[in-house]
Amino acid sequence: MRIVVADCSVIYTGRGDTRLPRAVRAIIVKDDGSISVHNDKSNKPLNYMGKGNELSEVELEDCKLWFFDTRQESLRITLHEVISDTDFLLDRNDEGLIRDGTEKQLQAWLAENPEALGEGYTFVQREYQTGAGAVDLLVTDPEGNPVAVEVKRVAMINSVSQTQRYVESMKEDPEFANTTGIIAALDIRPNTVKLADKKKIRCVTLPTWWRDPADTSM
Amino acid sequence: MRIVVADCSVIYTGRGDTRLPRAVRAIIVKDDGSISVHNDKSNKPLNYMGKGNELSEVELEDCKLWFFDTRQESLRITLHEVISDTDFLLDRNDEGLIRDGTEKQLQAWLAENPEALGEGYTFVQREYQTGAGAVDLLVTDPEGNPVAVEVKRVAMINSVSQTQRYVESMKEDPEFANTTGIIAALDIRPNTVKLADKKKIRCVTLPTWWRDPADTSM
DNA sequence: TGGTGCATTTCGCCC
DNA sequence: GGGCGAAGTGCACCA
Repeated sequence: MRIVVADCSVIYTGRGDTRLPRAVRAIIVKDDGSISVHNDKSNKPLNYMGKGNELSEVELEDCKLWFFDTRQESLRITLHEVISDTDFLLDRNDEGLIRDGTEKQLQAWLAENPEALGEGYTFVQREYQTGAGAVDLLVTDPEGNPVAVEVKRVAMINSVSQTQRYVESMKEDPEFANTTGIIAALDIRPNTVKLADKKKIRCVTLPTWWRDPADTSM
Repeated sequence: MRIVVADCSVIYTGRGDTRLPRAVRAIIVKDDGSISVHNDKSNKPLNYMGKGNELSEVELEDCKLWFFDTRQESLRITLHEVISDTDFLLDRNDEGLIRDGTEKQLQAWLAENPEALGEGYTFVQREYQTGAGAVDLLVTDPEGNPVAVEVKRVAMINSVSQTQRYVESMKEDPEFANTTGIIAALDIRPNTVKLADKKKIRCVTLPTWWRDPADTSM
């Protein structure tokens, strides 16, 4: 990892267009070719470009130019003055984060504990494919009718349309004509409950839940 | 900006739970208290915490512990061995990015050029408030009927539900009973076009467009 | 302060 | 490689 502290200005063109006026910033160039320009605020870089970029350098009279170009994007850094330039050796094969408490795990737990949706609910399938994408969970209600369950950590207003989209797509199949929808989440926003109610989608707030640390099966 | 390169392991608990096994990584502590842990891949930090955190340090026999705790979250870094620890002085008042080609600008341009939606379209209002959130643009079609326009740089499948939500909400008002919807974007995904078609929402692919560099009005 | 939606979102999974 | 949805998303804007 190379860190260059420099008085620099930046122009990016690609998915959008941005400019950075001249200032002293830190430029981080990583082993995989990713590059990012940081100021002393926030974790997010000001400018950046993904891995696989080749650095071209042009030395001018009073400054240095760095070009990172791909077919689609272009990042140009003007280095007016380099204050420091350091290389750090990090572990090459750092596998990265081990996550826990993800939506996938919540989904798995709910598949094992469908009674959390109410008495008489029965698990049928995870990731059930509809014409409009995969429903997190397919279950049946006490009457045996199919129910599309959208699982979320936090459910917001757009979860309602999402669930509705799945239910509608399933209803097109005569066998699933009386499908209903449920939003199951650890946290459901009040406005979301209101809209879901209007759309006849049931909201189930799940109990704060945690996975058995011994269980590695995701 | 302080950069510590160290053999470290990390535990985070808060919005989710993550662990990082021991490895040599770079830890960046910024002026505003934000902290991030990086490996030598990707621009995204492995672990991080936002501004306003206080670092507590505990020195143990064979390692050092760093705690960053808020009411909701907790980040604990175990420093097994510190390889380097450097301070860099960056500009304090770096104002950050100047953006161009944003959705807001596209919206402003379309407000000025409603004929891009088709002959006879007339601009009415930007950010028109409906019961389900603000529509980017309210226009009228050649027949004088209201049209809710959702502006996107890239329109994907969820833009359809979003537009539909606005249209439905507007239709509740008798005065807007015959409202229709348009998705206007630089890039509309094929599946999105298909679903929009099914939902009677018109798709308009806008020409590649760029703002007048002299125009500073957002 | 909370709700809502954009983002150069990034990232991962599945087809 | 494209489509799609999650993310410890971050962030700005608005009520």
